[in-house]
Order: sequence, then structure tokens, then C-alpha cells
Amino acid sequence: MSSYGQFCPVAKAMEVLDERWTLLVLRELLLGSTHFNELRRGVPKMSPALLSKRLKSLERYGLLTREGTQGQTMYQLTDAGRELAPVIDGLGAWGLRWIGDLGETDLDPHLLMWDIRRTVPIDRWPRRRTVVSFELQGFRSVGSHWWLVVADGEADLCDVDPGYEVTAVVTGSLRALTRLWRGDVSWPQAVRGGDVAISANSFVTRQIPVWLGQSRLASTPRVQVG
Amino acid sequence: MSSYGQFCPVAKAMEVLDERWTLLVLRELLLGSTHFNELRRGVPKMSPALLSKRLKSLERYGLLTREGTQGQTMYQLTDAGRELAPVIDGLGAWGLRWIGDLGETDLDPHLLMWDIRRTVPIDRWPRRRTVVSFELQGFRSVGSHWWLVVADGEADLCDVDPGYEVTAVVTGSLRALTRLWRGDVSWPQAVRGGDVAISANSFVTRQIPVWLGQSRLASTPRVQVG
DNA sequence: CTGTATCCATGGCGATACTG
DNA sequence: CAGTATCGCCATGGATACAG
Repeated sequence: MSSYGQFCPVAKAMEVLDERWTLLVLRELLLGSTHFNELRRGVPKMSPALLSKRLKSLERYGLLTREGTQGQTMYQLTDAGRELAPVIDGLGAWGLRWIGDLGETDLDPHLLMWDIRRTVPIDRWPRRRTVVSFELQGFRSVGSHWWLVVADGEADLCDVDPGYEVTAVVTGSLRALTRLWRGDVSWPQAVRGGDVAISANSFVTRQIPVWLGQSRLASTPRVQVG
Repeated sequence: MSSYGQFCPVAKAMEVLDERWTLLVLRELLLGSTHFNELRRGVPKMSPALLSKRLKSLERYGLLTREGTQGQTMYQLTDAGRELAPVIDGLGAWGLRWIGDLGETDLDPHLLMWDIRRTVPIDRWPRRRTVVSFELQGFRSVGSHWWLVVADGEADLCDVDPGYEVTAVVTGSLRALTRLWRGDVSWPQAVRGGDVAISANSFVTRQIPVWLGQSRLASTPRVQVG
């Protein structure tokens, strides 16, 4: 909105990008979200009014297009928007290396499970329907129990028991599972340290790290501590 | 300052970086500025109070250190700060490709000359003192006439005639010279099109594009138009 | 030269409710 | 499902003056 009064390309870029939430919306679009409420799930703490405003702004700047008229709008990145992928990946890698400490308010079970659901490498899972249950310890509120159902090449997420046979149960605190997902620790480290437990037969127990994996940025090398 | 409530590394990074001016201050530090008033010249439209606040914030987040106690403070990037270089370069490259239109308020003679001064490849200049004068056409205010003095391995910038013999005069509108500097057009294009003129003997005229060059990001490939 | 102190207006943004 | 409408706070940050 407000200009920096500089011809520098970094300044011109930041005029478009430095408002709160903007880059996170772009992250969601890059991860494949295309509809309003799908985007909302990726930025749940953002008000719908503000999301709407940002989407308009991004359209005006030519980073995305909106398609479909009544009640079925679809947002898609333009070439300009898609070319921000390396910048956002760079920011993620930097954040992972240098902003490692997570506060309590950074932890969010819904956000974690939602990210797992959309990232999980389905092609490495068994053909037949497979259900992994997650039990987040340390709080009794809703959102402590989840079921990840992979079937027919799709992953679904439930916060109520879908009733299918459970192939494995993954247990740990929200913090431990978040750190594992981000790649702050590896699967072997987390399991050996007792922070995360897998309950299943021995074959499945060995497969779980492969089935679930870690977030896309998890392989970023960390800063040596000590 | 205010949290996004997300564990995502991009969100954690933006908590540190998305405030207005922050990334431009980091750009200045990456380009080698170390003192308060040196930084100010790179972000002249930023109030000193706000710059001070940002520097404190960046120090708190561990992106820079301040050294020297009384009246001679020196700011230096930490490893964490320096590792933002690829992100900022990426933003610059993106801005150059996709935010090409410059408004009148984006043009600033002081900022342009200051950037030229610190970027110029001194080792390609003659050994003896060489002065290039710039005449920015199109407005009669102060800041339309500059002298770039390269001597003893240093480049100095004057907005009053230093009195030395002038080796070459470069003439053009502020917009034309800015576009040339950013690399939106090449030296041959700018000269052939008449937007920029060089007045000097034929040898020097051929050397000027080598001596002055273009900004660091100028080589970023542009979007094909038509 | 290197900042700090203070003031103030703006509007960004969060919250909530509501509509086609 | 896909947004809009409205409200109001308070923090951001711009301006100016001043201090060590």
C-alpha cells in the first residue's frame, strides 16, 4: 500500500509483500490451496475480512487470478506469484535454522494435523485403507485425538473416530510431535528419546517414519549447537 | 512483534521480518553499511526513531550486534543476519522482474547516486583521479547535478562542484538513468535511444559503461513483454 | 555524530455478526 | 460455501525537536 519511495527492487517487492499475513497466504497458495475456506484452514487466526482484502490486493498486483463467478471462486497463482516459491522456501529454511524456539502459542494441533495430511507421501502407503491415530498428550481439550485415513490415493483427516480399524497409534506431546514434524529432531531421535511413541506391530512401527515423513523443509541443515 | 500463532518456519521468519522497513535495513547492512547515519542514507524516508527501534529489535532477535559504547556504535550482522542474503537477493530479483513500473515518488536522485557510488567497480577505473559529472534533466531543484570522483581506490560523491577536471558528463532524465541503473535497459539501448548521453572523448565514451556498470541485480532476466 | 523523547493521527487489523 | 459489513481499539510509524 504505502510506498517506500525507493526504486530499489527489494523495496518495490516489499511494498507488495510486507503486510501482515500476505506471505503466509502466498505460502498456502503455493502449497496448492485454491478456495477461500481452504485458504482459511491454513491461516485460521486470520479474519475472513482480512483474507478477502489480501486476496484482492494480490489480484490487483497480478500475483493471482480469481476464476468462477458465483459462490465457487477459485484462486490461482500467476507466473509472478509462482516465482515467489524460492523466496518463501528461503524464508522457511532461514526460519528453521535461526528461529527455532517455539512458544506455546505457536503450537496448534489442527494446523499440525492439517499440514501432515496434505504432505504425507501417499504413494508409499499400502494400497488398502490404512488408519493412523494420533494422540496428543498434555491437554484434554478437543483436538487431542485425530485419525489420518489413507485410502484410494487420498488422505483424510478426522477429529472424531471414523470407526475403521486402526493400524497404528502415534503418541506424544503436541510440542514433541511438532518438533518432529518440523525436523528439529529425527524420527529415530524422537522415538529413542521417548518423546514420541508408536504403537503397532513391528513391521508397521518400522514403516511409520516412512509413511508420515516430515515437513517439506525439514531437511534444512540446522545450526550447530555446541 | 505480534505472533502468527503458527509453528511454520515461514511464519516464524515473518514475525521477525515483516514489519515495515525491516528488510530494507537488512539490505543496507548486507551492502556494508555499519553506522547509524550511513544506514540512514540508505533509507532516508525512515525516521531516525524508527530506525533505532528496528536496530534494537534486530539485535534482540540476534540478527546483528552493536559494538562500541559512546557515540561510535558499529552495527554488524551476525551469521543469522548474513544468511538472509539469498532471500533478499531473491526478493530483489523478483521485484525487478514483476514490479517494473516505477512511480514518480520511487525516483530519488540522492538514492540513485549513493547506490552508484558504492557499487561502482573502482578497479576498472584509471589509476589517476577521474571525475564523472551527472546532469539529471527535467527538474531544477537541488540534486540535479552530481560529481563522482574516483581516486586512490575510493569513490566520492559531491553535490557541489569539487573543482577537478571533469573526464566525462553523463546526461539524462532521472527516470532514464534510474531505469538504466536497474538494468531495465542496457547502456547501448539507453545511449542509442537518446535517453542517456555521454559527453567525452571517444575512448572515455566507450569506457563509461564499463566504469559505471549497473546495479548488482541488473542481470536478472526480465519478463518477455510481447 | 548517534541517537532519544514525545506527540499525534492514521489506519491496520482483530472480533463479531451477518448475507447471497 | 464464500465472502461482506461494521465497529473500535491500539499500535505503528511519521514528524519534529531535542540530548549526550
